Amino acid sequence: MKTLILIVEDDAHIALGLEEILKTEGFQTATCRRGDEASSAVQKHQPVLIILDVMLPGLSGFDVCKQLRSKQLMTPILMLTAKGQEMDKVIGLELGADDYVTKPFGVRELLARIHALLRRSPRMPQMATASEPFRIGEATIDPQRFQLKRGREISDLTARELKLLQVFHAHRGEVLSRDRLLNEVWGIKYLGTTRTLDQVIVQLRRKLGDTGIDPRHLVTVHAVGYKLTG
Amino acid sequence: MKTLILIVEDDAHIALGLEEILKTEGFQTATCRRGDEASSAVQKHQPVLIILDVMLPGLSGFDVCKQLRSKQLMTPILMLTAKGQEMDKVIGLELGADDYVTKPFGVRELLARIHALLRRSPRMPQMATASEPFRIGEATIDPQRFQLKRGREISDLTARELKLLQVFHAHRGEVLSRDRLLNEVWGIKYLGTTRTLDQVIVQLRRKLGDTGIDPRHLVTVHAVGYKLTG
DNA sequence: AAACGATTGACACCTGCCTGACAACTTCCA
DNA sequence: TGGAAGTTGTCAGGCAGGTGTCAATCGTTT
Repeated sequence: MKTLILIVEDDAHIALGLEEILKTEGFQTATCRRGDEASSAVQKHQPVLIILDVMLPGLSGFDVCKQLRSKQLMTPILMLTAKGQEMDKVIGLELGADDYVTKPFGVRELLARIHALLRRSPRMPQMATASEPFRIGEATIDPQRFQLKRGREISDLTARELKLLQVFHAHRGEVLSRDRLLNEVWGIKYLGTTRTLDQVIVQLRRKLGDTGIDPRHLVTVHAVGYKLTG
Repeated sequence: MKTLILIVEDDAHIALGLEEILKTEGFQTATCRRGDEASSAVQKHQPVLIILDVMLPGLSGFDVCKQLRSKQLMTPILMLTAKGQEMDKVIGLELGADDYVTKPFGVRELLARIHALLRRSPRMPQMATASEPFRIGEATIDPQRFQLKRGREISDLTARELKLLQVFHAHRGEVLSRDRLLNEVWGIKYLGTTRTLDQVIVQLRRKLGDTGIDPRHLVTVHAVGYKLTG
C-alpha cells in the first residue's frame, strides 16, 4: 500500500530528522520547504498524511491548512508548533487541522499521533467500495469475510488474493496485462518479478476449482496476461 | 431511518444553536439540560448519537459518559469542551467518549465529526440489545454480569474484553481490521499501539477455550485483522 | 500496601509473499 | 512438421514482517 507522508518544513535539520524517523517506520516521504509549495506537492504526491510546520516562508502553516481544507482535501493534517504557541486556534476552530505536536517533540509521541491519525482516516478504498459479495462461476466471493465459497467448500483468501479477484471482477471479460495487474494489486512502485503474479493465479485457480491446463475462469492469454470469464 | 441526536447542554443559547444546525442537516433532535437527565433521555429517545457538554448541572459530562458506557451503551458520544481543557487523556480510556470538539467550534468541523462518528457506528446496538446475553461457540457471554460461561467454567470479563466481544458479535463473520477495532473499542482519540489489542485477544481466546494456533472463534486474518466465526 | 487492569517491550514463532529452478506449454518460423 | 525461442505452470525454499505470548511496568482502585 502506498503510504507517503508529506513534510512541509523549512528547517532542514528538522525535516531530515522527520524523514529519518518516518522511513524507519516504513513510510515514504516527500518534503517541501515553503508554504506556497505545499498545495502543488499534495497534488503531486497524494500523501496519506501531511506534517505541517506553523512557521513557514511563503505562506504560514495556518494558511496552508485553510487553503487545503477549502479545496475539500480530507487528508489528515498534523501541525508542528513551537512551544508556547497558542494551538487552540488550530484545533477545534475553522482551520481543520486534525492534531498537533509541540516542538521539541518526542519520537514516540509523534509516531503515536501519526498512527492514530492514519487509523482514523478511512483508507483502504477497495474494502469500502467493493465489499459486496460477487460470483465467479459456481463460486461466491465474500470480501467482508475474506472467503471464497464453492459448493460446500470454503477457502480463506489472503489480502493479495482477494484484491486480485476484485480487480478481475471489476474488469470482467477484459484481458488484463501482467503489468496492469501488478500495478493495480501490488502498486505502481512494485519492482518484483512476474512469477509472483503467476503464483497468486495458481492459488486462486485452485480455490476456484480450475486447473492450470484448461482453466474455465482465470484464462491465460499467451504473451499478454489474463482475463476472467464466467 | 430514524436519526435522532440527543443534545445534553445547559446553556440554552448553545443548545438552540446546535438544534438549528442539526435540523438543517436533516437530523431530528432532543435536548436535555441536566447531566442526571441524560440517561433517561437516552432510553426514551434512543438517539444515534449523543452530544454531551462537559460542564453540566447535576452530573458532569464525564460522569454521564462513564455511566452510559458502564451500561454498555455503544452509541457514539461527542463531547463538548471549553477551550484549553486537556481532553486526550480522558477520551477513549475509562470514559469511552469517541471524539470531542472545543468550544467555540466551527459548524463545518462539528458536522464533519458527527458524520464521521455515524459512519463508523454500527448503528445497531442500543442499550436494550447490548445487554442481552449471546453465545460464541459453547460459551455464553452475559454483558450484565461481565461474565463468560463455558460449561462449568465462569470467567470474569473486563470492560475492554466485553466491549471487544460485543463488537465482534455485532459483526459476526466479518473481518475487522485492527484499526477499526481500535477505533470502536478504544475510541478515536486513542494513541496506543496495536499490541494492546493483541493482548486482549489472547485473554479472550483463553477464556473462550481457544489457542493462538488454530483458534476456532477469534480467527486471525494475516496482515488484516480478526474475525469471529462460529 | 495490595490487587487489578491496561499497556508495552521483548522475543519466539509462524505466515504469506517472493523468487529461482525447471517442466510444460504456445507461438512462430523454417 | 519439427524445433527453437519465448512464455507460463508448478514446486520448494527462504525471508521479511506480522502475530502469540510472557513478563515487567504503570496507573488506579480498594
